Amino acid sequence: MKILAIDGNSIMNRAFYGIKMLSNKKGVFTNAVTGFMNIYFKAVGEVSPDCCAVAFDLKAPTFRHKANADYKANRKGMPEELHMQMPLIKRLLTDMGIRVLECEGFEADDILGTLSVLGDSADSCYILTGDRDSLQLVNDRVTVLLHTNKELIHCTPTRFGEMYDGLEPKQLIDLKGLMGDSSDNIKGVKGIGEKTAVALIKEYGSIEELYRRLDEGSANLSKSVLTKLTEGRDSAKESKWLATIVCDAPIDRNLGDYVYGEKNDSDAAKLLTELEMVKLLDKLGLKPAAIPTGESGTEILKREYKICGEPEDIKGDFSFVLEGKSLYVAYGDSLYKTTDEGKILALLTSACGKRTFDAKPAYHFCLERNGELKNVVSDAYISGYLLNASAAAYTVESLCGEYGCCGYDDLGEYAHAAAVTDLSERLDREVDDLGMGNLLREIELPLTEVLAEMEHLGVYADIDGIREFGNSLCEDIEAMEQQIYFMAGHEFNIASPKQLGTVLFEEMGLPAGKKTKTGYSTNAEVLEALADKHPIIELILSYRQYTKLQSTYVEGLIRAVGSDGRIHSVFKQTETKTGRISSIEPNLQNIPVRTELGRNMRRFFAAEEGRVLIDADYSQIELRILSAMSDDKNMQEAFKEGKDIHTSTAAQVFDMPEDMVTPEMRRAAKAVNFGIVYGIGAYSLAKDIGVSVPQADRYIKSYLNNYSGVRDFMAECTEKAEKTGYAETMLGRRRYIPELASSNKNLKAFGKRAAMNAPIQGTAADIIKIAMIKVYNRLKAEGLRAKLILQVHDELIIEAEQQDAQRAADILHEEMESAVKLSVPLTADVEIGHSWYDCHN
DNA sequence: GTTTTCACG
DNA sequence: ACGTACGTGAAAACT
Repeated sequence: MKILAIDGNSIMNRAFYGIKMLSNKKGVFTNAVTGFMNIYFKAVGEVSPDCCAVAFDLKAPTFRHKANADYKANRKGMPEELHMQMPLIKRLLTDMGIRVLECEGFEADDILGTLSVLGDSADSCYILTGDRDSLQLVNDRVTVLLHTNKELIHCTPTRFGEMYDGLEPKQLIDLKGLMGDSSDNIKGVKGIGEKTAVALIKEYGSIEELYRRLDEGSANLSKSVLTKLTEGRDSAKESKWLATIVCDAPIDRNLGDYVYGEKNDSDAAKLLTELEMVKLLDKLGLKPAAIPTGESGTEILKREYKICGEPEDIKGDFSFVLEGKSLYVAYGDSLYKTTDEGKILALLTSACGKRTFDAKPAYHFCLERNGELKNVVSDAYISGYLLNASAAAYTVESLCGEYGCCGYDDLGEYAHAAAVTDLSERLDREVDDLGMGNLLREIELPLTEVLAEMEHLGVYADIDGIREFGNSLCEDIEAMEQQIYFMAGHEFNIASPKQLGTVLFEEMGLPAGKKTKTGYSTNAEVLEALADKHPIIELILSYRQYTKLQSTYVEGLIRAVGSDGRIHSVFKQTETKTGRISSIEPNLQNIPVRTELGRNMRRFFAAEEGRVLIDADYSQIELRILSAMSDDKNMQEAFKEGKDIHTSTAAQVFDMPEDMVTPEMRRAAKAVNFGIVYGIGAYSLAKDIGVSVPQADRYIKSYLNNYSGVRDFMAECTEKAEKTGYAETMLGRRRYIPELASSNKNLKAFGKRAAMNAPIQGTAADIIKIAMIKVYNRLKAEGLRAKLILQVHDELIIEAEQQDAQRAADILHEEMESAVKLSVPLTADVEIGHSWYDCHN
C-alpha cells in the first residue's frame, strides 16, 4: 500500500506565493487552491498512491507550544487572502474523497510523522511538502516529495545524502538543535552556525554523543566552540526536542482508512462552479453545477438533441454559431450544419430571432455578401462580458462552467451551437436580474453591428505618404545614432534599457534616479530630469521618439494596410474592465497627436477622393459626468454657464476671480481635475505638476472643499463597492473589484481608485456607445453616403461623400450631444477636413 | 512569456 | 519604510 501524506499548510503556502492572485468575481481568492491542486495532481501522477491524507495545523495554540510561548511566532500572520482559502481547500478535498486530518495539540508535521510510521515494511509513504523540516522522516520506506520552485524533488535516503553532504535524515534534528532555525523560532546554540553544526554532527553523529564526549573530555573541540556548547547545553537539548517531529499523534492509525473515500461530485461541482475554477472542474471530469439564482434555484438542464444534417424548414427563433465557413444551428431539438454560403446568408438574413455566441463574424459574413444580419436577440459572448467584465477570456466552455450550463462535448462540432440556447437563457436572465437588460439590448447588442461595419469599411491610409515620412525619419535616426555613439565613446544598442543604463549611469557617471526591478530606469521622466547634465540625453529622447514613430506607426501601419488601401482594425467589445472598446491590429486609438512630429502621422489617415472626414469629440465628457453623477451643484454651474472648467476650478482652488487665473494655475487645476477622475494621490499630483507633496495635498483638500459633492460621491463610490463588491455606471454596467477585499494595503488602495474611476470612465463609454448607435441608425435611415469608421473613446469619425458631409456632420453633432440627458449640457465639437490631422485644429 | 517603454483617451 | 492616478495595445529587449 502506498500512502501520499500531504502537508496542507506548507503546500497551500507555496501555492499561494507561487501563483499570481486569482479570485472569482465576488472577491473570493482562489490562487492557493488552484496551485494546491496543480501540485497535488503532479505528485499523484508521479507516485500513483493507493491512499491519501492531507494534514493541517490547527489554529489554537497547542501544548507543545505552551512550553515555549514564542515558538512559531514567526509563522503567524497568514495573510487574509490565504487564510480565506483554507476552508475551501478542506471542503474540496473532502468532496474529492480525500481525508483531511487536523489534530488538536499537534502540527501538520506531527500528523505526517505519525502517518509515516503506519503499516509495515511492505507499505511505503510519500510526504508531499515544501518544508525541509520533514526531511528528518526520510528512510527506506518514507520518501519526501519536496516541492521547490523548480521541481518536485524525490528525497530518498540516497538523495538526502547528496543534498546534505552525507548526513543521515535523522541527524537533521541534531543539526537544528545546534544551529537553530529562525523561521521556527528554534534558538539552537548561540554562536554555532551551519558550518560548525554540520562539522560537529558529521564527527559525533548526534547531540547526545557530542555532549557525552564533551563531558568525557574526549571531544576534539576548539576553545570557543567548547565554551559555546557548554553554555548552550540546555538550549541544544530543548531545540532538538522542538525540532523533532512526533510520530504518535492521536489519529486514525489504520492505513486502510485512508484509501480514497466516496466522492461527493455534486458538492465539489457546486464549490468549483462558485469559485469559477473551470479548468479544475474539467480536470476532475465534473460538469458545472447550477448556481441557484434568486429564490428558485434552477437545475442543470441538458437537452436531447438530434443531429439532422443540412438545415431546412427553420421558421422560428434559433441558436447558431458561425465558425470559419460553417454555420451550426440549433433549432428546437434539432442540430444542423451547413457550409453552403447561400443557405448561411438566407438563415442569417431571415427575420427569425437569433441567439448566438459572438455575432460579429456573422455580421462580417453578411456585410461581405451585401446582406444584413437581422434580429440578433442574444449573444452569450456579450452577456458574459456584462456579467463579469474582468474575465480573462470568454469562451463557450468557460461560460458554461461559470454559469452552470452543462455543455455538449459529446456533440463534437455541434457542441457550441447546442450550448448557445442554454447559455443565452441563463446569462440573459442573470443580466436582467442584475438590471443590465437595457444595457444589453439597447446598447451592446446593437453596437456589435456598428463595430462590424466600422471594421468592414476600415479607414483609408496614404501608404506612400507614410513611406515617405518613414524615410525622412530613418535619415534623422541614423544621424542621431552616430552622434550618440560618438558621445558615448562606442556603439551599443540604444533601444536596450540595460545597455543604455550601463552607458549613462556607469560609463558616463550620470546620477541614476529611479530603479526598476531589473536595473536602472531609463524612461522619459528619468531622462528629462537629466537633460541639463549632458547633451546625449536630449538626443536619446529624440531617438526614442523617432524610433517609436518608425517602428510602431510607420512600419506597423504599413503592414496593416489591406489590399483595398484601407486599414481594418478590430474593435474589441469585451476587452476592457470599464466598458470601453479597444482597438487592435492595429490599434487606431493611440495614433500620435500630442507632439507636432507625431501628429503628422494623422495626415495619412484621410478620406478617399471626393470624400471628407468628419470628426467630433466630446468636450470634458468625464468631468461633466462627474458633475452629474455627484450632483455637485458648484461644478454643474460651471458647465451650465459654458465656462472653461479648468479656469473655473483654478479660480475656486486658488480662491480668486477667474480673470486673475494664470496659465500656470489653470494647468495645475487641469491636473487636479484629471487626477480626481483617476482617484487622486498627492504624490502623483505633485510629480505631475512639479510642486511639493504637501502643496499638492493642499490643492486636493481645497478642491474637495469647494466641490464637496464630488468628495461625497467618491466616498459613496468606494463604500458601495466595498459593500457590494462592484462599482457601477449610470446605466448599470458593473465592474467587480475583488481588490477591495484584499488586506494588502496597495491592492486595496488600487481597488478604491478603480471604484472611483470605473463609474465615470464607464458612463462615458456607455454614452458614446449610445451615440454611435444613434448616429449609425440615422445615417442609414436618411440614406446618407456617410459612415462611421472610427471611435477613440470620446471621439467619433465619419467618412462622408462631400455632398452629404454637412448633413452628416449635423447628425453626428446632434446625436452625440443628445445621446443621454444629463443635468449638465453634453457638448461635442465637430470638424470637417480631408485628413484626421486637418480635423484637429 | 515577461519587462520596459511609450503612444492614446 | 514603501509605493504612488484610471483605462488600453504594440514593439523590442530580455529571460
